[in-house]
Amino acid sequence: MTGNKSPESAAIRLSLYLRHLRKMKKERVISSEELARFIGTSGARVRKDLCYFGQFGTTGKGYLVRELQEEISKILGLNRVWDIALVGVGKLGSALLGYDGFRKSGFNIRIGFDVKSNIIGKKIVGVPVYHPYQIPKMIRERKIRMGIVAVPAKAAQESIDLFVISGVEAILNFSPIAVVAPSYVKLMQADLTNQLEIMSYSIINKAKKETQTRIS
Amino acid sequence: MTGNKSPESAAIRLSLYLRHLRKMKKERVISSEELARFIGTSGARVRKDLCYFGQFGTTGKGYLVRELQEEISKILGLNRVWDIALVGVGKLGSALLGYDGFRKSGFNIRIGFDVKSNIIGKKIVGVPVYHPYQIPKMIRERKIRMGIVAVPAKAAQESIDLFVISGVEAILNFSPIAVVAPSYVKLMQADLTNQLEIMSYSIINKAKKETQTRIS
DNA sequence: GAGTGTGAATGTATTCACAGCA
DNA sequence: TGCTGTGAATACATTCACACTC
Repeated sequence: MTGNKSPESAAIRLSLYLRHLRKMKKERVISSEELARFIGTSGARVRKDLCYFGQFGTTGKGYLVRELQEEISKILGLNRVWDIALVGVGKLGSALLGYDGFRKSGFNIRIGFDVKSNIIGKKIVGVPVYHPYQIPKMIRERKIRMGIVAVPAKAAQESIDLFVISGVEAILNFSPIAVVAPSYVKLMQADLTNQLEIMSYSIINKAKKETQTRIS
Repeated sequence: MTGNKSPESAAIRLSLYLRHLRKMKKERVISSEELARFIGTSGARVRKDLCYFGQFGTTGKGYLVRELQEEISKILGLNRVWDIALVGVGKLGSALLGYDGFRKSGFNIRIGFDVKSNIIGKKIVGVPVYHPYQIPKMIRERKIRMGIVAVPAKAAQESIDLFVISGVEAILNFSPIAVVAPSYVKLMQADLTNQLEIMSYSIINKAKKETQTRIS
């Protein structure tokens, strides 16, 4: 049976598997253990992840590289191009616009929004910039389903609300603030300061654990 | 008893609690329910998170704002300044160097490394750039404990290895590739392409779920 | 009475272990 | 024999519910 409900954490790893498969040129087949080694996980986990979505392997042999690549692309929805809207064309926003990796993976930032009048109406890295009040109109017109928020903290919730009413279905938020969205919108946090804070915590905590171990 | 082992997921939320406490100017006391509302979680979870680390509240009243702020800062190790090293001073790296939010939260990128000869020896946004072969020497000299990796995929593992042998204890990796580090080094992924891929997956998947529901 | 601190119950993800097929 | 697919067992995280304190 394939009907086990798939944890989203599996999706995170699927895209890592996919990247490795894409790099494989010669081999026609790969085992779960082998694939696991490149991602830093276990064969069991690879098999489990894949088995949530179907039966792609050949017992006793492994997985056909090209076939598996195709299947994972389908599962993740990567056999197409995604258009994306960006609010906040500052330093970080511009860097994202110029990042080739997105385009290579089929993610195209097509339109930018910012309140700074000196860039409105211009193109930044080839992408036209509009005032945020145009968000609903432009996004509906272009049927854009993904948004990126790279504005200062105090404008973040507002930007997200605009995306939501425009029908955006998934949002990546870089602003260092807790924001909310309706449950039918996928909201992902890319809060870099938060990441550094967790790093700080784990350094501190590791030191504490070691001390405790030494004492006891 | 305070001795419940604390999940790391609690640490992620602690930093969100802290941000809200910092913004509070007038109130001297706050209840778990109230704090929860701003983060988009439940009072029970706030209390649980805090109770992993100690007893900070007053039964029947709530938590003293300033005291709780101080305690969380201590737990996360944010009552100090962290020096950080950055490998890869390209578009994204430069944007990170120029990002004020880090400095405001006590994270200081002090030194950059890149292979591009036209920026080696110069300062980018006030931060000196060196060749990566200098990583071990410079990092040990300056006792830097955190690193950020913003290089192209094929140079990522190499950069991480250099950080590891230099004694860096926590690394934030932006490269879109699966990398590994010894278990005593905290490795965090800020793989933006991966985030977009997960967004793609959840849009596709949501559509599927809806169809299924409609049918059944 | 209002609100914390925390066991117990539930839900979710990971790991184990092995039957069964090529 | 080698490797997949997958139940069962374990570990981990969240939510519930309430005794207890100020």
